[in-house]
Amino acid sequence: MALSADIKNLFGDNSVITRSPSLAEDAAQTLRAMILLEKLPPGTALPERDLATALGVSRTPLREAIRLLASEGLVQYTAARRPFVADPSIAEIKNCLRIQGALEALAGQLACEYATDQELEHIEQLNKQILMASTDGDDRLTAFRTDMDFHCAIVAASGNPQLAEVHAANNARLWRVRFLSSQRTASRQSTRREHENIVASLLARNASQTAIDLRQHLTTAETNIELAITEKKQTQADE
Amino acid sequence: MALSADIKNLFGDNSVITRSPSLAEDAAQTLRAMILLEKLPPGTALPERDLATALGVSRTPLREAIRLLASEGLVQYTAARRPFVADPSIAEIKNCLRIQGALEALAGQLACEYATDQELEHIEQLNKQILMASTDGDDRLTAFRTDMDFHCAIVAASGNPQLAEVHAANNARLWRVRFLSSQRTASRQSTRREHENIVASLLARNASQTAIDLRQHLTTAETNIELAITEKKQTQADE
DNA sequence: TCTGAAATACTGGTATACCAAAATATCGGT
DNA sequence: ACCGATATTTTGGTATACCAGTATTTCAGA
Repeated sequence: MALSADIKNLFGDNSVITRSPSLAEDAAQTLRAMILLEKLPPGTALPERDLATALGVSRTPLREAIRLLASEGLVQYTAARRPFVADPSIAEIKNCLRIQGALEALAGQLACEYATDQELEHIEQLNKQILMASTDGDDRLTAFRTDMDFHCAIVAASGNPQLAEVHAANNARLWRVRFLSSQRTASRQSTRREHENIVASLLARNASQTAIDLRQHLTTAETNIELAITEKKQTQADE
Repeated sequence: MALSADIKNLFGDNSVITRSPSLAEDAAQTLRAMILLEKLPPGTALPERDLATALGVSRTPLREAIRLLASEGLVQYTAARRPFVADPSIAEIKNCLRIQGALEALAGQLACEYATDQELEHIEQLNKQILMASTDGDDRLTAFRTDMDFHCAIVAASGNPQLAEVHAANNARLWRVRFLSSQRTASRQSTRREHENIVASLLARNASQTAIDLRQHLTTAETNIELAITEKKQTQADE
């Protein structure tokens, strides 16, 4: 097998009882990680046979894995039904961020009403972890993952599992560019300030202010991500 | 084949160039219609082999169709991975409606800013069609479909295709109960009033008011749907 | 009659073979 | 050297066979 085992655990192992996953889910997880880490860059063709042999499974589960990633928006199809790694335009990314803004604002409002004190405390703790991790810059992936957890924790605290699902699905499309953005120093600084506001509003259980803070945060993310993308393109053009 | 051909066209044929769909998409469309019209009631087991022979395809595309419906939330899996028609609780339905509220409110705001005059006019026209159709009560399915089109048109007018996708996906879960609710006279009356408000706010391009109106409309839908469900359960219990 | 364990049937998961359409390569004519 | 038509290869779509769990039935024992 070409891939190290831990690439599949990029997002942490949340399954309490580890029911052995099907080969399809397994392959999907591997491919997802490869796409998000740009081992399979945007635009890459994903021929079923080659991937199947590369991952050591047959076409059937591999095909299912690709369909799964397509439903998450990480994979798209050509007119001739050939799958390839999605390459969203900046406009599409902004569209998704607008959606996330609305979803997280709703989640924040609901969390102010329904979250337990423990949940709010957990959110506060995650934010502190982000602050500490970003001070020493050796493992940014951990800090980034904690940032994602922070947002997911807010959504989870809304007490609306369906909202959490939709949010997670939409977030998958944004993971890659968010990771990119998280490596900008300027992005991390604005993020830090805004996280403080969000936590404060949540702890005060001020629903309308939490919604405003989260919307603002996502708007800032729009700017940061756009800058990160243009900076990256600039770097690539210079080579 | 057990099914009439037109059951597959429940949602209208929006594809301009009719690229012949795969058997999987075909089967998915058929199953979707059967679920929404309760020919396959909530909780029904969906054994791959039986369905495949019933629809005249092999397991491979049928299986893919089921996975597709599962990603839409119309199908769920038991712990032993057996698929069955989803049977959402009232709480889950309310959760989805909250999400729709946030999404449509966002869409309304964006539509006020970005929609063309033609798009707004189209929305106004759809609303008039609903009013006319609901006067003569012979074809409620048409009126209901127009109602769905009305909401989709608002989302489409937002100029955010990704938002339209997420909205459509989330709407699939609600279709069945919304159809149920649309058959209540009281529901239709409150809907009628609120639609007027929405159209007025949209035509005035008053973003914040449009958002308020749409949120209100979805809140009302919550109440109406809950009433429709409890009334239906009452009727069933009386038998 | 009831219980529980063994036998049976059934189900989803997987591998594989084959097909038609699409993409690519080949090659003859200009 | 370029172009277009034809031959070849590659691709996704589909059908099918087989396997390992899971559910169901059967039936012996109390």
